[in-house]
Formats: sequence, structure tokens, C-alpha cells
Amino acid sequence: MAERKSVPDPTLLRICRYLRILERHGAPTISSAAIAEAAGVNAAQVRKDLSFFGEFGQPGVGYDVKQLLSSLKKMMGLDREREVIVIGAGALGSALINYPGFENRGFKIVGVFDNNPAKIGHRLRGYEVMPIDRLAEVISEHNVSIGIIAVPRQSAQDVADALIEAGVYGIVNFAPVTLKVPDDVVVRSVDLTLQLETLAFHLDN
Amino acid sequence: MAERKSVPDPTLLRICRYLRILERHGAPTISSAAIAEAAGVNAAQVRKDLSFFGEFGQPGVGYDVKQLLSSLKKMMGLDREREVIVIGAGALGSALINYPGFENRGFKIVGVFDNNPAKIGHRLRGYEVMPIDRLAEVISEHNVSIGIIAVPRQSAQDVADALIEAGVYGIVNFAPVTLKVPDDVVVRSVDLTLQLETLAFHLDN
DNA sequence: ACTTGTGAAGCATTTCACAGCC
DNA sequence: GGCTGTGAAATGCTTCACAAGT
Repeated sequence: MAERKSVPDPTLLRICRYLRILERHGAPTISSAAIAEAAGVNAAQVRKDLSFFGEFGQPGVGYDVKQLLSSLKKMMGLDREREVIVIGAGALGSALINYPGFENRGFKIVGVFDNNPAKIGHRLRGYEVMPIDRLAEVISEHNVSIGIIAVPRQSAQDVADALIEAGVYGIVNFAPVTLKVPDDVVVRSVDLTLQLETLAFHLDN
Repeated sequence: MAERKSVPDPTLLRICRYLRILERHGAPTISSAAIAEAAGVNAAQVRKDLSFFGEFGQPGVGYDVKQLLSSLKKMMGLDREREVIVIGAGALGSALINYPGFENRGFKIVGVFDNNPAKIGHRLRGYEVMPIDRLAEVISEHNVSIGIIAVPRQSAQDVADALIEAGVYGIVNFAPVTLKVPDDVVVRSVDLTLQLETLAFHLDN
């Protein structure tokens, strides 16, 4: 929970987006203006964001893409593999399991869980679907630090409780509820309909 | 694009979450403190958020749940059905198509598109998958105002361009890129990995 | 006694603007 | 000439605190 120097959350999210831009950038160097243009933000914003992590650029030249990439990855904790599990083998869980963005960024799925007996034991895109009661076992065996909740709203809190009980400190929640967790657990939510709903407002106004 | 009185974006997102809380609330009235507790925010925040849309509460009593719900839905533009299309019939598109949250909130899917010949013509959870070149036709025929982009990063901008060309003014983008669009088009992005990536940082710090 | 609605204060984030460096 | 890094200004958002209503 505690941060060395308190990096603003919006900065963290933007840095991840810069990472993608850098990865697809051809030239060996890039300016803050070019990153800003690709990310749709202000150039000063880019420089300020980077400044939370150090000084990476050369005045008059810009940033060395390769070097900036590896520095940022390291500072963001994205330079090593992490074991994650997915709870919920429905349509969404299934989509997440083979979403390339996860494995590409070092998040290795080491378990898929569901409480539906019809699904348990079957293979889902290469992963065996396990019953929820094996959660704790898999978590400790693979040293899982992150759980991805892709179950219906009704069971999301129960799953979160089980994850925390088993020692998971990071949760990505795809269910449309606000999870109640202790202060030392970090929850980040992705709500599939929220943005769509706000769009209704924007189109009318 | 233009708003009557400029409602902050965070407020819009929270209002949508309050909507869900209200829908699941048993009692006929609710206080700002109760909404706040369920949403994990400050009670003053709830009152301020609601105040952007009007005065709905009674001092000493709270808010009439039914009345607040219907007022908010109306002000958010969620009181009527809207036609949407989904572009991309891969794992994610497929998950979105039968995600209950969409239809439940008045977003009616009237078309599913993909450019993969192997998928075109086949039915996907009840929807016929159509080729991208029928986009404009379906959009004008069904009066589609919102397009949901669930294609890989590489084709997302092309799809956005085609949507805009065909008269769509609202886009929900699930691809991990920043789309370039004219000022009168509203894009809202949902990034499936961004939150997971920031979690890596939080767990290390 | 309890709860709303809201000015005003407090805090956070973004943008500006420019000194300093290549 | 072009670009970074960063104080300072500007903006935006959240929380406080309280008058007013029931």
C-alpha cells in the first residue's frame, strides 16, 4: 500500500500506456511531445509523469526508447513474471484467459477456478478448471499474489474474502460491485459497462 | 460533447455505481451515508454528486429510492433503449455480447461484425456475424449511436474511422490504443490490462 | 435528532513557462 | 534550435462544516 514517494494514480495508468507506445516505436529515441501526441495528453504531463521515477531524458535529444522502456518496466514492477489466478470460467473469464495482453506483460495464469460442477475438470483454452475449494492450495503452491475476479456480482465478495484469506494481496475485480477489503489489500476494478453508461449521458448532452 | 453545466467525469462514473446500489436496496428510502458506505466513498461526495442533477432528498429523511432511481436514470440518459453494435467477434466480443449488464441497462445489440471470413455468417450467441463492409448499412438502418470496439489493437483505429464515417458519435474502445477522433465524437476506453499492471507496482511498493 | 444541500477550505492534478543543457 | 526537468500558477475535485429543513 505505502509508496516511496506517492506516485499519483493517474500517473501510474498513463505510464502503462506510455509503455505500449514505446514498445511500438520504431526510432531509437522519442520526445515527450511524441509520446504525448500518441497518448493524447499534454507533453508537460508526460515529462512530469516520468519525473516521478527519475530523469531519463537528454535535453535537445529526447528519451532513449530502449533504456526508458526497461527503466519504466523495472520501476512499475513489470520486469518479472507474476503468478495470477482467474476465478470465474464464464464468458468473461474465458476471454481473459487467452487475452494476449496478460501473458505478454508477465502475468502468468497458473489456475482457473469456477464453482459450476459442469465446468470443473474440463479444459478451458488449455487450463483445467478447478473447484473454488482448491483456491488456497494453488495459491500457496504457486506463490500467487494476484487474483482476477470474473464471477457474477453476487459471488464477487465471497471470492474476494477467500482470496484474502488465502494470502492474496492484489485483486483485479471485473464484477460490478464495490468490494470491501482490509487496508493492506489493493483492489483495482474494471467495469465493463460503466463507460458505456456514461456514453449515454454524453450523447444526450 | 457540450454539457449543460459540466458534470465532472468522476461524478458520472460514481452516479452509475449509485444506480446499481439503489437497484439492490430493499428499503424505500436511503441516506447519502448509506449510499456512500456501499460505494466506498465519502457521504458529502454522494450529496455533491447528486446536486449536479438537482435536489432529490428530504432533510432528516434521505432519498426516496424509487424516485431517485428514475430521476437519475433519466438524467443519465439511461431511461430509453439504445442500439449498439459490437465489432470484433473474438473472445472478448463474444464475452461482451452476452454480458447481461449491457442489455439490462437498455443497450440493445443490433449487429456483430468481424472481418474474419471463417466467422462471418456463423451465429454467435444468437447473433449473426456480419462482414465489416455492412457496417454503414446496419448503422443507418437501426439508427445505431454507439459502437463497441473489441478488435485487436492493430485494427482499432480503422474500425473507429469506419464507425465515425457511418455516423456513430459514441465509441467504447476495448483495444489498448488511444484512438484519434474528431472533437464531436466521444470515446470512452476500457483497458483490460491497465489495472492489472498498476497492481504490480502497488504490490512492490 | 437526523439528514440534506452547499459555500468555503483543503488537497490533488494538470498545465504553463522558462532556465538550463545538448 | 530543440528538448528536458521543474517551480509556480491554474484548474479541478474532494472533504469539511454548518445553516436550514423535517
